[in-house]
Amino acid sequence: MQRAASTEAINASMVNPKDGTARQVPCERCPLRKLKIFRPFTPEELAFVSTLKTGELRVEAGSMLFLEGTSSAHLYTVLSGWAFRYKFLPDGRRQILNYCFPGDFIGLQGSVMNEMQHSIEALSDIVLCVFQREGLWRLFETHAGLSFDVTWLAARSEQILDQQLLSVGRRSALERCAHLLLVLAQRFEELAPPTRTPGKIRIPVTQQHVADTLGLSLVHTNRTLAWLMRERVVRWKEQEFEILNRKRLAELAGDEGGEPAVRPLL
Amino acid sequence: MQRAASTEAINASMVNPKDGTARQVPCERCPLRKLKIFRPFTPEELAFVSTLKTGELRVEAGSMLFLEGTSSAHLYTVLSGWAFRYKFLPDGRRQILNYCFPGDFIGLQGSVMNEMQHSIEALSDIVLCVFQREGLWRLFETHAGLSFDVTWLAARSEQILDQQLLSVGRRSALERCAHLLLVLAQRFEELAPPTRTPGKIRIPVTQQHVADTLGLSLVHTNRTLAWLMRERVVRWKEQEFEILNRKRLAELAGDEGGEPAVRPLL
DNA sequence: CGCGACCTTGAGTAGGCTCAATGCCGGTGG
DNA sequence: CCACCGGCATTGAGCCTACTCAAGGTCGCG
Repeated sequence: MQRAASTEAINASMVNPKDGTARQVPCERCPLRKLKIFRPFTPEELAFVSTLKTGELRVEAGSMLFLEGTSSAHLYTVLSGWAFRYKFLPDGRRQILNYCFPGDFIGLQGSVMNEMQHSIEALSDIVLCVFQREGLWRLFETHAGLSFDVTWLAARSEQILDQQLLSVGRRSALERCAHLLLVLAQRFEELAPPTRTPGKIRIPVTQQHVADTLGLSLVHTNRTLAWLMRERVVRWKEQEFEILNRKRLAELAGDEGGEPAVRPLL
Repeated sequence: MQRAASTEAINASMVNPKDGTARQVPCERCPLRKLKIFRPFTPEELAFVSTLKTGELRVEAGSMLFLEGTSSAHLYTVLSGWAFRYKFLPDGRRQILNYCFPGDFIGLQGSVMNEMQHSIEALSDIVLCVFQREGLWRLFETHAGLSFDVTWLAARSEQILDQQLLSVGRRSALERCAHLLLVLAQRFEELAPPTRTPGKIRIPVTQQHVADTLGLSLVHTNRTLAWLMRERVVRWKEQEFEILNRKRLAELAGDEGGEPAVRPLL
């Protein structure tokens, strides 16, 4: 799944370079839209959103979608795959800010402000739905409801950051790990076809990613996960994991995490 | 300045309970608007924003503006004074998420989502400009530019959180302290009358606040600040501080912090 | 077969924590 | 007028969580 983990140059290709309007998946038949965590759109909204989409972008695991300090002419919605947002310190220490799941809207900061203050890297091969920055203007000018949705999404990602900050600032290593696994699992399961029973969480994160998310060292992260595995709370293998005892994990995290909110999908 | 630091019940009174439209400071003559960090509004925008404002709210230092888990019918803009946003863990550990300065728009999360996931407490006596939640809808329906501004503000607070998360996750105690003081000073000075030379920063934060912001213990925060004072980098007295050697502080923080962005004021 | 990415484990260290006590100051009530 | 109290800052001592350095193991791939 994950190929090259090292940071490499931006390596991404437009799927349909010759035809701005053609695309693989028309919004109306977007598979994500069937999921019940996404609020239903009116036909009119759907038609409008459809006009915003200018193509798809496929990016390989390990390559960068955005680089801190640059500005971007594009906005994306993740169609499939995972990515993560992060920042660096001058000496190379890295902090992962959050993870981008299918349905997540990315690049708003870069479109709304002048430049990105963070980078984004693909965790797996990923397919993005591309909007022009200019389209965001059109959206604000013609669709109050969708504008509100955009703001809603921004508020939601702020909430997620709040949670994360609480975790990193005030929880112990064990609590942090438990909390992160729980949150990742929850977000993963929101997107799973409703039929399957909760099982393996296939997100290609390495323990280094976990460490950089939680503000811990790799070694200590490993030991903490090892403890969770010895206690049969989770299983971790090959960059994916499985929750064996969710109740216990939630106790350790000291917080169940709340219900997922129905959200818009742009 | 700060009276009661203990957490007390919500204690706030509407200034003009009998007359929804009357108010102390009409937006057109809002003193904050003269500052050059706030983008100039068109007369029309100003007139509209003016119709949103339904009054002012004065809150005493130490009392809560919002309580986690509740929902709020109001949005506020800080007119004067300071507050901070924070979250608790069940056992009482507290993490301060960010500080609210004059001109900051607060309560968006609570208005846009169903309920607040954080609390806000006044750091000093504070005056807020009150908007009804419903006014936000009107804004989105009639003013695309202002809607965009709201989104812009949301993106900005996300940026600030990103910074903070990087700090708490990956910086040492000394770096964190230096960084926080720098950021607070910068934000403070943006709001100072342009004449005054950079001097004392009068924000009534205790070392406990600093500790809870940075994810450190009170004792260690004290020792770290003591080190900065011994080195004559900053001075700290009575819940206010002064930067004596900004260059050194920036080196210690490992990041200058960038230019403040011109922003909208609602 | 060798290499690179990832996970694991041991050993020693240190940065930051807890517990505890003290000092300072302003406000309040006897 | 003074004693007392509460909030805040400060300092010492000892401990422990999490870090660093260092090896070694596994697996997949060219």
